[in-house]
Amino acid sequence: MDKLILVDGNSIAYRAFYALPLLSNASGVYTNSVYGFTMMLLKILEDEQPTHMLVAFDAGKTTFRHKDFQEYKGTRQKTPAELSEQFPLIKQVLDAFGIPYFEKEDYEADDIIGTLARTCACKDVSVHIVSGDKDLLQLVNEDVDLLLTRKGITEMERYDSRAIEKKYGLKPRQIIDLKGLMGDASDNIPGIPGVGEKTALKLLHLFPSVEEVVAHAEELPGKKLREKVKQHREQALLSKKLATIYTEVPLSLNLDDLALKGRDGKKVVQLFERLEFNSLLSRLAKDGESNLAQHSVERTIPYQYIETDEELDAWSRFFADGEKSFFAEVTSDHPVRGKLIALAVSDGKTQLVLPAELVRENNMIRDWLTRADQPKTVYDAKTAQSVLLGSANLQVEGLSFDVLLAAYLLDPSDSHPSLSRIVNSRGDGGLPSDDEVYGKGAKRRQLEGEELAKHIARKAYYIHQLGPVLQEQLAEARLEQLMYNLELPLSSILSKMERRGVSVDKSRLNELGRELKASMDQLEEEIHEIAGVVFNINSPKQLGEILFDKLGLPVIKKTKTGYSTSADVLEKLAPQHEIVEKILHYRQVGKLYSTYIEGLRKEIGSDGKIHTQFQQTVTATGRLSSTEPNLQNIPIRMEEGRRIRQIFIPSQESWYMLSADYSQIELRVLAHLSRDKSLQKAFREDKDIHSHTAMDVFGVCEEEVTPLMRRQAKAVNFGIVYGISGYGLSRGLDIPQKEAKAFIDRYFATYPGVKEYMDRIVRQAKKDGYVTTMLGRRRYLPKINARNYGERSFAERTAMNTPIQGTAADIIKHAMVKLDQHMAEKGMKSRMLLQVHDELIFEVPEEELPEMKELVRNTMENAVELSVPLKVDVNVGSNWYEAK
DNA sequence: TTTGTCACG
DNA sequence: ACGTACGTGACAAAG
Repeated sequence: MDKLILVDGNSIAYRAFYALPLLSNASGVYTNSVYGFTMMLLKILEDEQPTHMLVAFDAGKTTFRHKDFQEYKGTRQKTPAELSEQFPLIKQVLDAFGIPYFEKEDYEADDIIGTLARTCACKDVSVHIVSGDKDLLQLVNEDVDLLLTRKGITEMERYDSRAIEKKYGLKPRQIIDLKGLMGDASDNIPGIPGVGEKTALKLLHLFPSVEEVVAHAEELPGKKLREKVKQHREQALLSKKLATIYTEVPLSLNLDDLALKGRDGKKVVQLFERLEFNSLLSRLAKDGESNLAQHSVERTIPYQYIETDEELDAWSRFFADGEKSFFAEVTSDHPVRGKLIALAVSDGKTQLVLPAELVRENNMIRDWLTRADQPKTVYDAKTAQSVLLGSANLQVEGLSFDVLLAAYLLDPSDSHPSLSRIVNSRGDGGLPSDDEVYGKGAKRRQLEGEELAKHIARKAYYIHQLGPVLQEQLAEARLEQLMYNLELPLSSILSKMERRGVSVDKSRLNELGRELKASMDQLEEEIHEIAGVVFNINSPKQLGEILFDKLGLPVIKKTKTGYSTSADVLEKLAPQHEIVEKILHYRQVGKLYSTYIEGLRKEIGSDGKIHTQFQQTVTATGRLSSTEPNLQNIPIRMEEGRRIRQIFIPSQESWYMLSADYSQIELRVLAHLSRDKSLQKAFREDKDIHSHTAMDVFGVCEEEVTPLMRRQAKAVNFGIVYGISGYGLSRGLDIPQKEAKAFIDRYFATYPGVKEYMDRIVRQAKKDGYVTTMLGRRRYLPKINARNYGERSFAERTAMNTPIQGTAADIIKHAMVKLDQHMAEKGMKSRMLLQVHDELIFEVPEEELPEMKELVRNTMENAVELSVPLKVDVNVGSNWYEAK
């Protein structure tokens, strides 16, 4: 038996729009209604397993009903633009799923559904209607039922004749009589004034239809009611007519036209990528290993597998010239441990796949890879360089384009996109994801032979395809300088830094470890002693029970799952019980031990060094990040932790660690961007900026600034950089919100240019949908016009902060590129090792110290031209700790 | 895998 | 009345 689902498209779209927050993707396209609609479709397809389906939409503004009653739907507000722009997307989803949809001038979706329900329902076809509108109950009969959305979108309640009878005591066809009597405010159907659902039902239980009710008006109970019915009899009859779904729309559709064609996996994936329906994508991938793979996208890309020098010789013309792409398959993207497995090269037509051994030994391919005049497009230049250097001793040159860096520059909120994602969002979607190809989690395996060759050949092919597409998009977004003069050169520098690594003083590490362990054990014992019970101090749950249930300390803050035991809470409780201070100390020492002693120890390689990985495509602001291990968060604020820095030492005898950090770079950037005269003056005169702010904000002279005032001013300065709010500052300083607001007001009065800048940047963001840094780096803020206060405020603060944080990131990156050049030109032996956002760390032979100090300071201070000077502090020591 | 916590700029 | 400081990554516990 066939099963036909008729969906009231407008009703579901509205329902989804108002049920979900106003979501949007990175390019600012609203997607909440599409998302809800899609959820509903998936649910229906899965639960009902229909053979046929049709989604009906309203067409145009007026329908035949307006001829009878001009005010029909007159009170209805115009469809919000945020919703109407989503209808085309909903139709794209339907296309991708192979679901027919239909609309017809002069008729509403209801009428189309009604007509089809009447004509299609028979003993061989069951019909099910999906809507959020109760009116459609009138279409229910033995062969037709209605799935009415309950709360949300995917929860539905099934109404058949019996369910309607039970709920209203009415036959389905009497629903129109009900509406005729009571009217419908949302459609502006009048009904009989003063008659609501209760009275209407009472009347219909006496007489079965509007016609009967008005005919027997004299027999109705209650004088007032009789009068009202008599007075509004015409209106009631008209209302019934308006409420009646027209079931004789002339349609040229038959059941065959409504057959489900099955989804087009490629289209679905592409569309979901574009809409950023990530949860749905993974759901499809999960429940449809077969499902998605079957319909997949996958294009077969031809390739040649080349095993010997002789075979490769035949391709000398291929390598002679022209832009090509390559993809290096590696065992891991670790800068030192990663090994080359095979290489695929593409010129867009021909794909060659070469095993690692051939790459290591064949001169033609080596020459091509190392020639600066042979342009090469890659995905992830940094890894390609590291691995080819480590595995084949090849210094790759001529890297002309990186599709990963390009995708990141175009939208940095899409952190480290996979090649498959980029192909899905900016190409033809023909590349299956690595998870699909290699398997996920425990099932992951390394590919071999043909399978591997096929996959990396198509990767090389798609990298080649993407090159021009992304280049054009970069040009359009004015991101070319950033790409070619900053990120691409930087990727080579980062690759070198990662491969160099930082040397570790293992004996000092062990010494600190023993010390911390002893301290931890003792604190643990004391805490258990005081608590009178042995428990896991590291478990927030157990700790909460001890502190708040057993010891009865006051609960200051709660988390989703229970009591908060965070440091700011514990600090407030410290005076009340001696155990609290010990717990705080235990936490501190425990953190040092597990993250920095044990954690770092695990990362020491066979060369006695730690090789962090710098992520160049992760942060939304343009900063770098550091992983495995993170060397950008080595302790410094507390002396006890700061000593961890003693383990980082130069790699050679009689060399030194040199650290150079920008002083107040973000506030200087703010002075530049805001053009605030007062702030600029402070920096030109090289004032202590926090004291200076304290003087202005508290209205005192230099000698009168107390440490507390300076501390508070510092917090205000931080707040300004973060995109200030009274609430945020009050939490940062632990003062009432009112006082915090007063600080901010005084700050803005002192630095009016800053206030103007903040207003300007937020206005700009609302207009353009994105903000930019000094060098033009972009960040999209799709929620900047959100209706939800929290979301909007967050976007506004981000609009204020990103140009500042991002410009600072631009500046230090630029300094790194220049420094690398200068050091090479001067033939320095010194090496850049680490970058920590506003700081660069080098190892330097003793004889180069004077020159390096000068070179580093000069280059960093002059990396870009600002309206205020940049200031760099340089320090030298025998380890990172000493270079302070 | 998610949550709470805490290390950094 | 609303309700969060900006940007990261790692670890331990618990689901």
